[in-house]
Amino acid sequence: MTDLSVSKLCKCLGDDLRLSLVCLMDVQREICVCDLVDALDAPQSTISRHLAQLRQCELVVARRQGTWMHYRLNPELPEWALTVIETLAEPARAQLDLRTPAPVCC
Amino acid sequence: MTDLSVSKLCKCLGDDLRLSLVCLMDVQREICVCDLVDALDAPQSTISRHLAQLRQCELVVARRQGTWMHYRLNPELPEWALTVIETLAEPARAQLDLRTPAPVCC
DNA sequence: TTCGTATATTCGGAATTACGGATATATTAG
DNA sequence: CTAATATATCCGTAATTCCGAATATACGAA
Repeated sequence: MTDLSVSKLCKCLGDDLRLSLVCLMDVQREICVCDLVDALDAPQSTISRHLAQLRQCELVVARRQGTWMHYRLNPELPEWALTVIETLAEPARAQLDLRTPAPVCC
Repeated sequence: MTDLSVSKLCKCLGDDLRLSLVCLMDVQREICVCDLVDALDAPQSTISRHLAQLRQCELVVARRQGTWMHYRLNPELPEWALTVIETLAEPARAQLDLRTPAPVCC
């Protein structure tokens, strides 16, 4: 029941790195930062910054487990947002050629 | 059958003005620039610039009729893009409170 | 406590995007 | 031809976004 705006969602998804993060959470259900850093190769600070942005838009929620942070899509997302993500996930995975990461940690 | 990338589509929709343009084309099927300028109040050059961007991403196509230009969603959009637009259109219209413009010209 | 690992944030600069007035172009009417 | 209208593009500037190294923080182990 977030008050996510349509244009904010789109802006979040309008960047290859953030789109990749969302796609990975869409397949994995829950994934920790080290696996995300491993899967997309970008500096840790960059990944973390984009994750913060996704959190701030409430597209994503985090759960701490010890030193690790596990991220997943916000289960409270409005229906239309979920539909959009579901629709985009497959073509996006193909375009970004995301390899499903073998969990390295946890 | 455009080769539109997912993140490019999202970037286009990630701006209130462009999102409004797309929504108006989604209800109207075809709409001319003067009606767009009339509906959204923004300077004509701003509208035109955003339309050019939508055209360049091939999200939208234009047809000239005399001095008027009529815009509509690109009928060649891939299925997933259409689904996304259809899904977003309704919540977007509500959020942006777009009044369906009474055609002033044509 | 200190150390090491995981993650987040800060910060300055680069790159991109947005704005809108002014101007250019295209088309029709006369 | 000229005038008028519709739309597109130019251009300088402002605003936003992005980057990644450096640093800070949070936690568990010893």
